[in-house]
Amino acid sequence: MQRPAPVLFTDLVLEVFRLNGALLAAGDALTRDLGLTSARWQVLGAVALSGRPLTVAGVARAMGLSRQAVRRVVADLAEAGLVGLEANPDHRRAALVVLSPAGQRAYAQASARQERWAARVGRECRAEALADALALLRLLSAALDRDAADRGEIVTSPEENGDDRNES
Amino acid sequence: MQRPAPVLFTDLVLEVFRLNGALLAAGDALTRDLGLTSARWQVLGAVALSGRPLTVAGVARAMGLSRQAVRRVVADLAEAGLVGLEANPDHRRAALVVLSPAGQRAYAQASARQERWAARVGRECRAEALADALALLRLLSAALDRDAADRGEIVTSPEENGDDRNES
DNA sequence: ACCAGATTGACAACATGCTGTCTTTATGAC
DNA sequence: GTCATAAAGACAGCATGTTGTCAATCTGGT
Repeated sequence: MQRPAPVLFTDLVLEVFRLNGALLAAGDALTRDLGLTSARWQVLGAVALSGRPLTVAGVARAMGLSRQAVRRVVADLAEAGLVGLEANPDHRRAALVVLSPAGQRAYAQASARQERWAARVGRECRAEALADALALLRLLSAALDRDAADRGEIVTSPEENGDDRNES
Repeated sequence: MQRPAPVLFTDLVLEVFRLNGALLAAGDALTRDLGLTSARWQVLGAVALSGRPLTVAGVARAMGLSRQAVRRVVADLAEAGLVGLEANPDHRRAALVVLSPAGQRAYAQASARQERWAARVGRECRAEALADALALLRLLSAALDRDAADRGEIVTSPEENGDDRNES
């Protein structure tokens, strides 16, 4: 019954694609009436959990997304009044993103719902199995990054390399 | 070191998002010079592995994507000459998607590369760990679908599509 | 034969990711 | 002080997913 590793690997890849779509849909449904979406919620989370004010580029680095993708989401959040943009003493153009009171409320509500949702959906998984799967996915992520770096020039180097998001 | 299940679950979700992005980028890089992208390659694969001609809607069901998303990719593939659209005796409007010779060549090349890539990237994973992780992700997918169905009522067709789980 | 409902394809609008390019700004070498 | 370089934001364009809507087509019950 055990299929060969390459086939399992391919199946895993396809399952990641499917799960990604399903998770985005679930996140959207969970936060729709708060004026959020999965993407906005994630940006809100990055800002809320950062511990210090971040620039757009900083949020992008924290999330592993491109500067530009985050830029648009932040602009949308600012327009919706969920985040504010404060002057940055270190850089005149690079404003600092901070949660507005409405943003804090929305994020707190989303977090509370997410906690119940996680408990509900993850109920049937043993914590050990979750941890194992997480470790494997991280292993794959690391292997992918290494492989991309091997053939595609310099890519993501852990930190000191500021905005690395591929310059190929 | 074992963290509580809800936290692990959340971390797993975020890792799925990251891995999804990295996998798409890897697939794009792997097939760029063949005139393919991850999305086109996947559609080509669904057609190639189906065993019988499929309509656009059939491909969408097989892949778990919306009819419309597949529709545009198929249109692009047809314009690039990688697939052909044949008359469907059972439905005048719903053409059957088939690989053109060029499409077969491109898919064969992509498959060969993907096999080497999977062997390279998946080398450090034990087959058993892969299988366990795959099983867990499928469990989560199923739980998600159930949860969505519970609150959103109707979702996608229950089963019917017996051959959905890619027989790759 | 006929009509109601489901399926399908087409088109449009939108969300979210990416890259490319330009300008502004900060920093560091000289 | 000056200038090259890097980092950041803005804007444009594209790829790919979604949903909504409508018309054409098939199917099944009467």
